[in-house]
Amino acid sequence: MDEETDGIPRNRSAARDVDATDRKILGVLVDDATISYADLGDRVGLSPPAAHERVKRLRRSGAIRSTAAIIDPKAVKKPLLAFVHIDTKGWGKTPELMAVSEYPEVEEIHSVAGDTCMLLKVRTEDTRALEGLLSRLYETPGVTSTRSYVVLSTYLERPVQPGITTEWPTPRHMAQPLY
Amino acid sequence: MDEETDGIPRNRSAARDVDATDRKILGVLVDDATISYADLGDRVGLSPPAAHERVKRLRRSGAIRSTAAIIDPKAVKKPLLAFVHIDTKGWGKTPELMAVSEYPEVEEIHSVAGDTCMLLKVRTEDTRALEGLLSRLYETPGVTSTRSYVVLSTYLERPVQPGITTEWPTPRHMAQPLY
DNA sequence: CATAATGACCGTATGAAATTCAGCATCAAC
DNA sequence: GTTGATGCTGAATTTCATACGGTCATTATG
Repeated sequence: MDEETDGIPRNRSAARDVDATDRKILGVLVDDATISYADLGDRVGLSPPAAHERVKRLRRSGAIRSTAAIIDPKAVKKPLLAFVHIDTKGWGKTPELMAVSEYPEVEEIHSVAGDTCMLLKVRTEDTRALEGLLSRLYETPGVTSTRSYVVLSTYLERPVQPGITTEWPTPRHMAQPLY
Repeated sequence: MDEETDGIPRNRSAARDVDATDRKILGVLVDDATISYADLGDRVGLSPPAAHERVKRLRRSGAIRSTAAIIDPKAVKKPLLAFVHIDTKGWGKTPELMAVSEYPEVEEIHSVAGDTCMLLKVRTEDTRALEGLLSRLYETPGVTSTRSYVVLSTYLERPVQPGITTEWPTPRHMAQPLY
């Protein structure tokens, strides 16, 4: 069925895996999603309706999560980028985590394997705003310490690329992939 | 003029700053850039051509960098996310940095203020591919050490939000913003 | 082997949306 | 008051998305 339980959208029904043409399409749309289906079809060797059909399927299957405008952080007065480690007492989707996700300055929240900490990516207007955010984070129940790494400059920032990952030999000390 | 020297696209001509209506538009387009100008106009209180004009301006000024399909990393076989610190001998856009940016697994490259290191965000298919990437990074000239933080799970991952950053009081020990 | 069913595609047609354009209101500078 | 710039509206036009019917290749089935 094409349903969802408990509010979490799951992998839709016939999520046939992404083939070479699909990857080409994704590659084009990651660069520019405003392209017409006619041009997209030209780029990947399909008629406009066929290209359209593919894209619809990629949307339905969830391979294309959304189509979004990519905003320049400077234009919206958030030029200061920092990564923040917050040490936490425990794991998981605790209430304090929800509080952290409420801050609009917080772009990403990851939990790190093998450590009781969360890694945040935050953007603020200036160091003062960052300082304020860090204070609030430090006062959050469950947060035992914070360390922040201010980014001096960013050399590369690109979306997930649909290209094929090259195969590389397994290091000798690893017999099996753990993941 | 609306020019660029030395290949770096600079802030275009009359990059008049983003007003409240523009921020509303950006907020809508970050969520869903497939919306029609008619609907967009409804949402922000403008006629379709006026909304269109605004969006064109935001594109020209660079506030909207691009419009992109957001891809599910799992769909393109890159479910493993990790942050990698590479310690480097020096700073800046050195040749080895260029080499690092060639790897398709590397999504972001940041230099960290106050440290001779780079912070990378990488996505791979599995731990084997990550291990291979780390080996290659370690063998890169200029890289003296690598530390990787594998992400166990991600709780939040959202684009730059055009909302207004709340003002917070300056901590008592800081008289002036440094940035 | 023959036949039916399925899936992916193409070409065409039509309705919807993007885009252009002329005209009007507002505001600042002179 | 006049002029020019800016940003909007509504109508007109053109482009594009999208639905539909038909074809072909592949695969399952009698």
